[in-house]
Amino acid sequence: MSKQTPGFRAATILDVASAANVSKSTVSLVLRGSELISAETSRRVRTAASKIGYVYNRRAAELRRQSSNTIGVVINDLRNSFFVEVLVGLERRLADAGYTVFMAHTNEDLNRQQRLLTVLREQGVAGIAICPALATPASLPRTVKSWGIPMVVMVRTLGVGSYDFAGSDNCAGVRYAMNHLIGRGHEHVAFLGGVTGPVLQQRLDGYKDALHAHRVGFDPDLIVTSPPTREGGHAAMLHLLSTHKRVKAAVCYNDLTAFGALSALGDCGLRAGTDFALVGFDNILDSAHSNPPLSTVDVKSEVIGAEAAQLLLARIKAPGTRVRRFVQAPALVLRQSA
Amino acid sequence: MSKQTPGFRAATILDVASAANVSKSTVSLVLRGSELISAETSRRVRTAASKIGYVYNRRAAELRRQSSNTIGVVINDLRNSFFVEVLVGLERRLADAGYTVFMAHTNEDLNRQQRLLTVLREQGVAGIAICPALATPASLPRTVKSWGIPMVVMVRTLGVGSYDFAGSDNCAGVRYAMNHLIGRGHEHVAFLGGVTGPVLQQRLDGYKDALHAHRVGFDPDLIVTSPPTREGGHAAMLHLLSTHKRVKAAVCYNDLTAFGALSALGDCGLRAGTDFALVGFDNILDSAHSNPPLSTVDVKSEVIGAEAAQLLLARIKAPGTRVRRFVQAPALVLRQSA
DNA sequence: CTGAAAGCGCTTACAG
DNA sequence: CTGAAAGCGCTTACAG
Repeated sequence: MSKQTPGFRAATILDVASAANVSKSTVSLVLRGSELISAETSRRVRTAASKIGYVYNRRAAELRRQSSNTIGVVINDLRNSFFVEVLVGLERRLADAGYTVFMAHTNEDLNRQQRLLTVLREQGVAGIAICPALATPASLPRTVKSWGIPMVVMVRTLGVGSYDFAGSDNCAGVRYAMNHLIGRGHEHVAFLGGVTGPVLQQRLDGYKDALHAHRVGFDPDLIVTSPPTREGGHAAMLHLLSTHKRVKAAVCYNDLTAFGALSALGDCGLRAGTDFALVGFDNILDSAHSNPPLSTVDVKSEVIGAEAAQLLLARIKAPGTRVRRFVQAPALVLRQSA
Repeated sequence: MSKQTPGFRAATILDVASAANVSKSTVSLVLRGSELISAETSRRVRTAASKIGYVYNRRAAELRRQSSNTIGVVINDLRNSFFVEVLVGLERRLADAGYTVFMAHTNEDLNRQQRLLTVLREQGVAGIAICPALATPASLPRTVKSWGIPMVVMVRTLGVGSYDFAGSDNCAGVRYAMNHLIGRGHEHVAFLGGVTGPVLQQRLDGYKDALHAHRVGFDPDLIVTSPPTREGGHAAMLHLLSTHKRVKAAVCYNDLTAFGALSALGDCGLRAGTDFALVGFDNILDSAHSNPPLSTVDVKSEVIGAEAAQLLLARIKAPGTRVRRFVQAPALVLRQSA
């Protein structure tokens, strides 16, 4: 799209070679840290390189070596801190392994995701880590595999196919939350937030499992769907409050939804923890300092990211090995909202 | 770092050429959308390409053309939604212009920022947009310019040098907040949060300007510094409450700090809006549904991002033109917290 | 340790 | 419209 500094020719290893009085192979070896070169020569080359302002041309090197050390991370929703936390865990591990990671944001847009994956492929990245956008076809892992690019899927499962995956046990998480709420004597517990997707399915399964275990009837009206955002949670809680005045407890699809619900409770002069029992899901950093602090299900987002990194690294190293699936066991953390 | 699919040789334009019975120049022209080629030939080439599973090798093309259409975005703190919103605004505009944007997260780590910039340089990106980490040297714009890479700085100024910049009028923003609070009869108004950096300086200047305009004395004890996070805001408010019982109003360094303060007020049985007047800064999406909804200074984060994109695009197109500076005028948005 | 040579997969004049 | 040729900046055997 844009030319680099017109009129200015960047220095190449050939320039370095002549400045240091060696051959260009020698320069290349020095740059790559080969042990075949004497310390003295190596030093001379490095000094010459920095003196003439040489910049390593990664494109050329990667083209020639048919390899890359960058990993592409595709994220569906950076506005939800949960995904940011996963990302941070992933990045750290990948950086420690010597990779540079570039991320791209799909914003839950499938077309955008498709374009990004194509660019990553053309770019020849060493691997891909993806939190798939909603409605991503289950065939994606197969497709990317056919491209010959190692990939790990995070957070949202993609059908039952065989692919490396790191996520959390959503079903168990909601069960823990429900057990707590029902144990506290709440006969009617609502489920707030979420619209679609595998994670919602799993969390709703946990909801129903818990009802069943406690021999409580399932009332579909107690499930109030909404976008998994603050705004959605706010609307969902308002709806619940106006339609089911006796219900005094809810578990939320995620912490964002719970924050919105907290806000709606406040609007109505109610406070979670005393007037209403509310449990979130994810345990994002924010949840420790909401008003009031949120009881929630900790899924250790950063651990999910770190484990995803491990899986990807392993896949890159040994493409043929068996697929693995990491499912983080969640834990209920009780604060003030329930 | 990792070889691509060992044993499998990817198709090149040469393979496409022979499959389509044309020369490789023709294939290249078709791929680049040249008008020199007949529709019929073009179609034949495309069919052949997809049939043999050809993948465009962007590295090779960019190496040869000495150009790139990817833009690197360096972000200091993705955990603060404000920066995510800036990013979203930036991305959209850049994508519309046909660029692909990859971002990298520094986490306020200067070394990491340095490494990332170096990789971006070696990668030969078409441009860089950066929200600099705290303590970034003021020489950075000069340095990057000497590399011949167009760059726009976002949000945090970097000294008085000459570089393209998009940010907001922090001083005016805090003045508006203070005018509102003082106008409501609050004689003592605290300033909560922030540790260092140009943005804090500018916001504190606004604080002092407002005091001065209203002939209110400046009391340094009313400035409670803290990390600009929820946790920091929580601690800052607790500190304020315990040391200055008469103070019933505060403006916060940013919305995150304000959220923490809201949480601390709740801990003490107080509610913003009735017991205490609290104003945030940024107007991130979250602030509309906090508990209670936050009065804050809207800086139109996405607009900042979009304008930054414009500046960068202009710089790429015309490297020699005069440097520009976009400063978003803020606006007070009143909700329930003050 | 060093030098000459080939080649990664493209694009770009240039001649037909 | 098409083909042959050169070259982007590296890395990698291979011979010395």
